[in-house]
Amino acid sequence: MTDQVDLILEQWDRERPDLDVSPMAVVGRLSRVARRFEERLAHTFAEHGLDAAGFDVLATLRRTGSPFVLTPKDLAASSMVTSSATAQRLNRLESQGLVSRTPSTVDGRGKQVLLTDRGKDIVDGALSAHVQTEHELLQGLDSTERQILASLLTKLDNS
Amino acid sequence: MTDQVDLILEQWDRERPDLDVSPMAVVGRLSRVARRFEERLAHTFAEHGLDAAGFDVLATLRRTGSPFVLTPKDLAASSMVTSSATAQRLNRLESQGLVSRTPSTVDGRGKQVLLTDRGKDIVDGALSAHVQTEHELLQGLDSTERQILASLLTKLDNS
DNA sequence: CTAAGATAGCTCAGCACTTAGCTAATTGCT
DNA sequence: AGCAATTAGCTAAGTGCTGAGCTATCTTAG
Repeated sequence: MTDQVDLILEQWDRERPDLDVSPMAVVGRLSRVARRFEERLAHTFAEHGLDAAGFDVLATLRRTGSPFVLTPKDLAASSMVTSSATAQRLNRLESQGLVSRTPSTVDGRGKQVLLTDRGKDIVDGALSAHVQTEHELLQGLDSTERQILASLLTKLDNS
Repeated sequence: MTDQVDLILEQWDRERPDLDVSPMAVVGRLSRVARRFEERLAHTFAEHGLDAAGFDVLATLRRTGSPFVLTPKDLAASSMVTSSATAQRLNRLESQGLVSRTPSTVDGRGKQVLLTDRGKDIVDGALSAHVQTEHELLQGLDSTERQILASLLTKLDNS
């Protein structure tokens, strides 16, 4: 079984035999798979009127539990994007009526971001579909393989 | 060892016990790791005056071997971006003198994209650093683990 | 041989991100 | 208490992508 990445490795071995390009076997495939997954997940979000960025914010609020409130800082920290991107995400979501921003009661600089009822309904609906899509994406692996993969990725994430 | 993704899984189990969110253990970590890798690789590219998009194009040309020529269509196919994005990448690289575009001799619609000498020098230099960075990114895994990971990702990519 | 459809490459508008830089409020140091 | 440094949140400008839509050329069916 020869895939796209194998071909790339062969090309490099021919052109740059001085380099050990073996890490590409992992990094290249990781990047490819992540990208394909993103596209697939984006499609599911779109069916619920969302994009990945919006879902990310709404889901983060949703899973904190009632009363579904976080600060923009919390949201930025959990989303791996800048605080600036978070502010713009919140602008969009607020204009759609899915979140609301109110001043913090304890810190004059801070805001509280609240998931609205409509936001909760939408994210709850999208979530079921999202989990289903993720399940389909992993169809090719059995339960043991998934555990091994998760474990290896965890190791990579913490090193 | 409890990481960020484990905490997310616990939150969902508490808030949405009706859903089996276990796929997130894989998909979430895959996405996180891919994103972290991208940032790290971007830093290496920047040290050589490139970004990931530019390196992608130059490296694709470089590894095809002499005379380092491909069509925009070939480049788009191997890069997982649209032909529109490819055209814009080529505009940037051409204005930097790293590639040149000439009409195809066999197809009046087609173009030939050639890696210039300067482009070849730059990508050859960047490549060594890039491979070194990838090696460092995988430091946390031994050789066997890398093979297993590559194999599992290949399975995912072809399903 | 010609007209319809497909293909290669491109530009333009729109979008979500980043970085830089801003305001306002809080914290910490003396 | 008072001033410097830090922190929270935001806007503005710039960047690279996608999707729509264009032109020019090639291919194919009648």
